[in-house]
Amino acid sequence: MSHTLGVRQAQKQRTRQALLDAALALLEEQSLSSLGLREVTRAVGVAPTAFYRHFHSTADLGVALVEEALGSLHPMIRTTVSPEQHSDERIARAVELIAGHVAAHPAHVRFIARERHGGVQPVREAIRDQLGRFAEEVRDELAGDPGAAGWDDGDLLMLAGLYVDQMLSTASLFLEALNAPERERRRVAELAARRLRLISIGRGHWLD
Amino acid sequence: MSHTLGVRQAQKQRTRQALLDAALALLEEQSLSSLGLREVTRAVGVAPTAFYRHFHSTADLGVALVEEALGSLHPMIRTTVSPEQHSDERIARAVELIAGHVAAHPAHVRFIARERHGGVQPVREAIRDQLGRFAEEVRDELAGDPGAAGWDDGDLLMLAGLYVDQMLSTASLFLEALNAPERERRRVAELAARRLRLISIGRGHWLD
DNA sequence: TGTACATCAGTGAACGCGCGTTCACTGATGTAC
DNA sequence: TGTACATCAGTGAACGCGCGTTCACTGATGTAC
Repeated sequence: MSHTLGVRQAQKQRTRQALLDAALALLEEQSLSSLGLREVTRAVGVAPTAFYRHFHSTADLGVALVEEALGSLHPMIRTTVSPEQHSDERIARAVELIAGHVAAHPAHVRFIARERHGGVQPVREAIRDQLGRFAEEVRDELAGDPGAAGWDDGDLLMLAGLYVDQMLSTASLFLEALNAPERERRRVAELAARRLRLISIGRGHWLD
Repeated sequence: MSHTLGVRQAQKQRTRQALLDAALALLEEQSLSSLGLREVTRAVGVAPTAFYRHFHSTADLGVALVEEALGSLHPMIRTTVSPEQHSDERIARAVELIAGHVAAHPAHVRFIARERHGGVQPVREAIRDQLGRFAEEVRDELAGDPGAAGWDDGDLLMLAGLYVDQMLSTASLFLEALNAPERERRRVAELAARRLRLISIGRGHWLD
């Protein structure tokens, strides 16, 4: 009862995960479109042919990585968007949340930033779909805010998209500053906070 | 007097440009990190070894493409940022300018969007440097605006960066819609205009 | 202007190497009775 | 519980292919006199 998977299935999943992990590590220094199947299996320590038991191609593996990477972002997204009116503490907390996520999952963040406009179509589409879903979630969150009275759906989705873009842009800046001195990371946090503040202000006067 | 270049130099430049053009075309469907030197020379119709007369590597070629691509963006950037107060016509004109640039230079826009976070470090750095210079130019433009009285330099640079990001984000959306029905491109233009409007509003009330 | 030599963009053969994919296989795990 | 058979994740050899880089070369262009 405690495990529904047999030994065989469990081992298969472990190998699959090892392939995903190895690929993600290799993708820190190259793009998916140049990632070789043999590179990945070599890093894991299995025969090249074992790859085909799990993925049709590296593009297919990339799509799986999108699910993994953006699944880990899911819990973060709702918190970033303030459920109440603009407030500097809320913005600071959202920025810290992004910084923390980047520090915890740098390879995932790099992968999404890199492949969002990368050379592998199915992966670009998977990312676009997921980010679109994020934007819809943010829009729904925003719609519940009393400040959103009088906003039409297009306005809400525009603002939601702006927040999602801002989140990614900020994450990417934190990523670049990951191995830089603390001062640099504070500079990024300050910049991101100012941007969110400006957006909040625009939001507050949208219907003036 | 009319030509300072000899026949030999002129021919060399023509080959160099042919390599850049061929590479740019090939990069529509892959990333720079997977672009092969032989692919490029084959497309041009020269021997693989001819490549070395012009570039050390495909990364080196990529850096040259950054100069070319962002050089063509230069004239656009100052116009995007309104020298006067927010006005819907100005925003509409800026969005049209972006749309026109994407239609005129789609491969350059794709290249920048793709390689900005791509797998080739020197190219990422070249793009970051150029975009940083753009942001400084925009800041200088903004600083001349009477509405910028009371803004500190950090605020101005934050806003400038927001505009540059917005410009790239909008260009990327237009690129995706390039072969879609006109209706889709109008939707993108409408979205971009709303975003710029929100930023303008935030800008107008920044010091409230 | 004509001649003799220097330069150098582009050539083409050759190299060793790693790639993706195929195939028949092995042996541990799973299942039926 | 024990046995006989089925499944299937991972193997390892083999393949043809395109890659980046080297090297000595060619022949048109440039230069000195």
